[in-house]
Amino acid sequence: MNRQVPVHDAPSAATIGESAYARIRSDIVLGVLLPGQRLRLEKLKSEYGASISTLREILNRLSSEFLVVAEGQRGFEVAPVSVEHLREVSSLRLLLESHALEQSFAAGDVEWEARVVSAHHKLAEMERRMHGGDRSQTALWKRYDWEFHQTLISACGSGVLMDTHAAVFDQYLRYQLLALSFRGEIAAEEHVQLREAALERDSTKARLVLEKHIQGGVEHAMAAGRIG
Amino acid sequence: MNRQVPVHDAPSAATIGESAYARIRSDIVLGVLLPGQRLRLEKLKSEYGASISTLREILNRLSSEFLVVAEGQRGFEVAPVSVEHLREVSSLRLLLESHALEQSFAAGDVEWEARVVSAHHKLAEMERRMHGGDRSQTALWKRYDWEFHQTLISACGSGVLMDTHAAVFDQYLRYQLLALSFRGEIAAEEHVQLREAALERDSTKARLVLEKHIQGGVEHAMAAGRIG
DNA sequence: ATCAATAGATATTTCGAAAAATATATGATG
DNA sequence: CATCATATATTTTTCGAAATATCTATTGAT
Repeated sequence: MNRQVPVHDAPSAATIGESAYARIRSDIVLGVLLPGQRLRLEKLKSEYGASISTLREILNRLSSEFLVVAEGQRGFEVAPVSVEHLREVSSLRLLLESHALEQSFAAGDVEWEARVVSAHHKLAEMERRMHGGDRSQTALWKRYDWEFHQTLISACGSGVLMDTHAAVFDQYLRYQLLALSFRGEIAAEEHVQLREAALERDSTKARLVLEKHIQGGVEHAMAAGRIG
Repeated sequence: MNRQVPVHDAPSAATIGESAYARIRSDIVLGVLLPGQRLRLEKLKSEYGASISTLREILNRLSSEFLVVAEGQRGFEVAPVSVEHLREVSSLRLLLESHALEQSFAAGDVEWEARVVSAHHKLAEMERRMHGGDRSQTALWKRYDWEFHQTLISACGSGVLMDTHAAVFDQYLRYQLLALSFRGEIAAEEHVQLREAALERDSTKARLVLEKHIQGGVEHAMAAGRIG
């Protein structure tokens, strides 16, 4: 299968196209390339060191992932953001993730439990450091956040569901990083509750925590402004 | 927004790239290009009359839509199919569509009701003809099928949800067309029930009908073979 | 002063060919 | 006879430039 390569993956890649793809995608999700910004081919060429044709392949790919929009023959630009869109993305993430959680809780074995505990350990460690004021590794923190949530649903038994969730998650993540909101303590506590719910196989509790988790992120992102 | 262009849209397009994209996508979903089939650039070039670079843009786009897989530097091929994958796609369609149905039922106004009745009228008319033995316009039939389901959820209030549903729906549709299964009478009756549920705003009933509708399609596709 | 039309500049789309990688065929060796 | 190495042939990937379209600035008319 052609599992999508998310922001969170290693930057180095075999082909030059893959590498540039990963970097551009990452720059969009991390907010280096701002919403609505026009993506001029020549500029990208000097910036990412890939030819026009290669860049067009990349931008076409990203437009299918809704991270870039391609209007007619007027080139490409970074997908815009809006409060409305954030609400839709969050709502869909909640639907997909809570469903996947339920399936995963029902099917997960001890191996899965071990992965959950392990992923949470790495995330919690990072959250401690972030809380200590070290804001330098935001990207890595978000990567652990993604890995934790991905691990929680990893026993759901559907690759299609996980791929779809990953795409929506990255859209959500983009808003979080645009707002640069570190809701450290609150999110960390909710992560602990999710880990506990997983071990107790209590999907009702997990769903409630997740709803608060996502809704909290939305409100924080909106409060930080620069989205409307 | 960059709403995806589904199979069901008009074939003609402004740019040559768009036109070739629509045709290739259509050929994959309709089963003209078979699962696993290698997509050699030179052959596609003579077949669809677009240059290598343009074709690569198209194939990259389709790979993000999971209709094509791109392995390393060994080129592209049509995404494979499997019973397992069909199950996952169907399950996800049910999740997304029944949720969207519920939202749509709660929010739809008279304008929406009118669109539902209208879309169902066109679909039912086509189903009558198909039942009469006219198997020539399968693509058009499937287009009306898509439009009916899309209309039902069109008041759900989330473009993101509708886009995601459209992508999953096309995956599901691909299996239906590969199996070339015309479950005419049964599907037609279920479509009537869905229309009724919409006007009654009974989302529980709609969800049950939809579940039977999708599950029936899955079984029919599997019974027709050539998927495993 | 505002608007329309035209000409020039800029950007995007498309193409064919060079460069790189993979697959196939040939032949030598144990 | 099988196996490995080498050479040949395809195929994919990448590139720079020609063709096409869009945007901008200037000029002329109402």
